[in-house]
Amino acid sequence: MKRTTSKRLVTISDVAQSAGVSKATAARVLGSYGTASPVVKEKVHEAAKRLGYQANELARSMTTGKSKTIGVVVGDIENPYFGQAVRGISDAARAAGFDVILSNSGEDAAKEKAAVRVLMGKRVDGLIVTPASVYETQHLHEVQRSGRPLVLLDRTIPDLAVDAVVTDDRQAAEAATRALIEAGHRRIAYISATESDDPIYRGPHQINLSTVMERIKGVVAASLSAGIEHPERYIRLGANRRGEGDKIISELLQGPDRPTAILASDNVVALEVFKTLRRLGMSIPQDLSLVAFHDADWTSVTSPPITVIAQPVYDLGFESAQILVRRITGVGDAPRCRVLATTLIKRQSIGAPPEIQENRAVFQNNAAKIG
Amino acid sequence: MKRTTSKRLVTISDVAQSAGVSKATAARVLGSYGTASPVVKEKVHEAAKRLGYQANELARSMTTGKSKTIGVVVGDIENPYFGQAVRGISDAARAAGFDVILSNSGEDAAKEKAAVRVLMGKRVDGLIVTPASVYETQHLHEVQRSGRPLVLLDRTIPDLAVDAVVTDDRQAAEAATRALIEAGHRRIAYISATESDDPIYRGPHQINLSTVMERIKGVVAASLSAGIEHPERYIRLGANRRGEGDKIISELLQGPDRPTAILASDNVVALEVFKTLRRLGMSIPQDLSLVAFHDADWTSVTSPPITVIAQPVYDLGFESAQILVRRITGVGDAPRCRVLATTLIKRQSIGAPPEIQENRAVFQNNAAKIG
DNA sequence: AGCCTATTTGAGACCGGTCTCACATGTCAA
DNA sequence: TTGACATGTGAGACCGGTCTCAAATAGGCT
Repeated sequence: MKRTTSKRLVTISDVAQSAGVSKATAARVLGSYGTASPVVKEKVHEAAKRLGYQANELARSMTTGKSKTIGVVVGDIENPYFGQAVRGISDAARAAGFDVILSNSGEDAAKEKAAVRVLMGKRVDGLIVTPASVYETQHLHEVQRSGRPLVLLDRTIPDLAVDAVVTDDRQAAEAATRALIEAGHRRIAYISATESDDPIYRGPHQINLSTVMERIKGVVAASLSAGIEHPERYIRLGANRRGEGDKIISELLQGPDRPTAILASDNVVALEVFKTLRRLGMSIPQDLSLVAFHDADWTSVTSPPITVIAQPVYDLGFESAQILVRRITGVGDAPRCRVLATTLIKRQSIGAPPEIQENRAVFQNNAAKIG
Repeated sequence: MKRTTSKRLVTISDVAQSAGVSKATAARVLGSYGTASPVVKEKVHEAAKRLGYQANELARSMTTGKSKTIGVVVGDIENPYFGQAVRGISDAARAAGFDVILSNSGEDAAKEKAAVRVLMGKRVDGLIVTPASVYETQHLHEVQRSGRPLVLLDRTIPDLAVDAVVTDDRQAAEAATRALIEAGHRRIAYISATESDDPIYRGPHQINLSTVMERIKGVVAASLSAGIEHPERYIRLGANRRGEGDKIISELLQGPDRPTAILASDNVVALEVFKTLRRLGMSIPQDLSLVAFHDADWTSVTSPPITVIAQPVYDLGFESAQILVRRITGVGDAPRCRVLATTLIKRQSIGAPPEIQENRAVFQNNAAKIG
């Protein structure tokens, strides 16, 4: 009764014996390759069913060298952004007959490296990775050198010639910034959740992620072309850790020359902005305008609903998996970087900056006096 | 240049040869089992490094029969609820040296069955499953019979004697209902996202999920003990499909004897309630009170913030993985069902029902007249 | 030195599939 | 009848590790 003899699983040989054929023949029938007469097929299938045979995919993969599995390393599964991407990946993979092994890097390059190692060890047919850093990329170069297909998701790595699927972050940031400028803002902050020791932005060397860099470029470009000087001074990093976000945001908003608008790098940051504002007794859009990356569904039910940059994140995953599958099946053209378009969804979190509202009030006041 | 000779990977034999030792010895060193002299170890490691050896985990798993991998099948990765659970699972698994293979069932029993099949084929050491149905469970029984450890996550299956980790849904539903009753509500709806052809609840046979059943029991029990008759009439199912939720909610709210409070089965449903209410021009908590399952972080920034039932979903995942690992390493005590506690977080979405507000107004009015 | 034991090492079986190749059988045309 | 060729089947090598077992070597002790 205790530990029932750890039942050895049924193998091809067992089935073959029971069906009265050779191991090779049974394997041909069950693996559906080679030829076999209808009679034999029938016998083998019958025996397999009777014995409850289930193929050992490990053994199969070992001989064929193919595992019909793709490995995925993602920054943070808990983040709905990646959740959606993973869903896209897994749908596309399933449709092509592939399974997915998922790993979490926690946006930590060392963990990512370990995860890639493990997945390569498991002989996945290909990899999809959201690289945690543009600097620590030896492991990815190794993957590339080994010849195993690799697709980068959401982020690129400049000197690594592999396929990538990303969104047009730069253009998105530019569009959002322009929208704020058109509403009259001149002091626009970009708050990013990206890892950083120093919350103040001092230059590109601090930035680990291509997306963040692109967005910063977008914000700066749009600002400069509107004649705004030193737009970088309102850029803040490292709003990821709990508590840190609140601190960064409140210091920014209570400092001299405070920004009148914030562009949040994701909806977790946007949430922090909301909470901090509530704590400071400020409101959107009267005291501050807000635009956030990622159209999480809840952003439409806040008061006011948030203007967001919608990213096709399911498609991001879906396409990357499709590309990977194509590579695995042997398409050999040069690696490309596919850029998916984002859309700015205007809701009600952008207003005129406070000083303009005041001017307007003064103007109306004056008009009233005169009138 | 075309297809570079698909580089055969470095094997133990290659390393052995290069180090001038036997395959067995190299394997001992690289697999860190058995014994080897320091000199030999050094030589082998050096050769392995020089050749860039990386173990083939497939081959390793095949001989050992252990894959150091656990398979996970969840209802919907895209749902933040499962995202958090998966994070918990993957943290606990990693800590114990296990990898995770993830599959998505889309809450479809057939897909779940296929996923379990695939994972068993890959010889995972154990499985964590959120079963999509209490009825279609043959595949899970098979897993159990095969002797491979299985842990059910979030939901139980009555006649399947395996470990499970769930939350106290019944008690949670009871507490939420009681809170609504205390606020004066007598017509309380429970709206569930669970799959169903018929949105009207007609009996337990319609229910596929233990969680849903428990919650219904909770709502009904709390209602009955407060002397509310026929509480089941406000139960609605199948609010999962897009569009369907809105239809169900608006019909419910525009029908005769409309409920004055809603208990939403998850935050997707809660979101639907919010949207529908906005469309109907109703507001929370004046026209309707709302309590939702799952403390998604955005529920605290809506206006008003939503009263929720907080579920320890990360822990749910973490514990289930821990239990699974313990089973894999061979602990043989009887399977248990662990129930994790939930907490009702009171925010501002519960108010008095409209009729009481009116009475109060009338009373105050009268009082004013008299006074 | 001589014996005994402990440690290190290598040869080869094994895991459960696939795949190559040789052989048996069947079909058909000359 | 015989040869050419297609088709079905089995024996056994192979994938890349682990693991058993026996042989070789080293070390300790009388």
